[in-house]
Amino acid sequence: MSLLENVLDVLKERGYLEQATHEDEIRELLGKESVTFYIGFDPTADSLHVGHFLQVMVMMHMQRAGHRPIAIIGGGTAMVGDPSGRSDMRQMLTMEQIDHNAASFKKQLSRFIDFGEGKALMVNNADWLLNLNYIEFLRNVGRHFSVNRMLSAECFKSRMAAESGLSFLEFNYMLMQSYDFLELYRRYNCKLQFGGNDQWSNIINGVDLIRRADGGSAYGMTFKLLVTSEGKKMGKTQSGAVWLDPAKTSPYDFYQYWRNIDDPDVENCLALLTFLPMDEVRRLGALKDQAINEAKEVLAFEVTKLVHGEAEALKAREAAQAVFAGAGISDNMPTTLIEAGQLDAGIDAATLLVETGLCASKGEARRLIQQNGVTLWDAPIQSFDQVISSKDLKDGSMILKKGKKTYHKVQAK
RNA sequence: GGAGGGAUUCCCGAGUUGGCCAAAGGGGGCAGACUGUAAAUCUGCUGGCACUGCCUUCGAAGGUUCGAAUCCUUCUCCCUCCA
Repeated sequence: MSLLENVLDVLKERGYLEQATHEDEIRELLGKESVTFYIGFDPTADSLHVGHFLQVMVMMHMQRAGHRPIAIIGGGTAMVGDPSGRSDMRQMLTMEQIDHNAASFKKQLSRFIDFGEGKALMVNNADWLLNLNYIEFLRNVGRHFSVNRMLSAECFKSRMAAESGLSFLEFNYMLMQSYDFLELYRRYNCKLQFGGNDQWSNIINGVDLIRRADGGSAYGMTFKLLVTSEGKKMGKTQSGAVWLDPAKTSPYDFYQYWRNIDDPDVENCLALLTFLPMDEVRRLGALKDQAINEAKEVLAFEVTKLVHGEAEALKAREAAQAVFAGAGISDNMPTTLIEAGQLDAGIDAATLLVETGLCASKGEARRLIQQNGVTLWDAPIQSFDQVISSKDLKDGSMILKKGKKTYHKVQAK
């Protein structure tokens, strides 16, 4: 545990903090003992995404400061579905999906958090939620909740106003999550719950429940959601979320996502998503105009390194630099292998673009070519039926470029 | 359970006196110009294909018609009011 600095102040300085139930008490607590805290992850997809990663960063900071994280996989709560921050009801997941997703989460979290002897815990709230007895639960937990108060919570208010309404199922989510906190408090002396700011009402209700049911002291804090300077949710691309699973978002694409971040967001991302010292973060964030590209490269490299490891980060950086700096060929850039025979015979450009995944359809390829959006070795492809063959290979590869930023290598197989 | 209203292309949302509807407009996305692998701005594109044509799409299935997103029937789901 750092004697010089309280983790709370570290988290605050780096810009994670949004709200806290009792800031001073939490600081005191974190300063004097190793505190068990928890963050929940609802397994609604089969991979964590960068939004989750922000939470994971907090856990890592905490663990480094000597505290004990509990990662809750919301196998039970996912059965209900969190209405917070949602304009409509979540799609219901089957048990099998949830189990599958929970297993993936577990694997990914283990990369970031040390779950070795007593250093951290991972539990699935399905373990206690699924076996609850309805009447018993209502009598023990339900009686501590005032519907009047619940309805005034922001997360319900918006849904009450929306025409899609709020189902009774979702209305219970808050009780489930509050009960989780109580359960962890009892089992592991967990006194602190963290979450994204959209979790605020769920968290304070858990804190209240512990006080009412057991007379215990527990606290909660929420962290900023990853948003751009314009307030849009970050980590979303046209093709969906930016995933931590390399099979869903390749390390190269992951690197490029951060490399292309908006100028005003660079400093914030460096502080939140890397462990670089704040002096360095501020120096990089202060860079102007072209110079800020240096900061973006550092950001992309550091985040990729944390998520995919140094080897993958080096590869991604090498590929990006080769491609953007000198239009060179890199072993690590996105590549498609085409049958040698097919290449020898020649393929029309539109088909090749579809084969490489650069375009979703031939129509799209056709339009793109008409708009001068595709180049082969930096020469615009003239027409969609231009034949591309092994004659265009140089040293066994050719470089296609879609737009200004998407490079793709084609090789014969 | 009763009475009304609705379901449109990635999203929002026009269109419902039947043809001029692959379907307005906006958002998003992609591309071009300008740049710094940034933002902003301007321009073009934005269902598929064998692309001056054909095919599949307007909740689902049938029907009327030369012709239906538009009319009729049944079904599914959603919303509002009443209980």
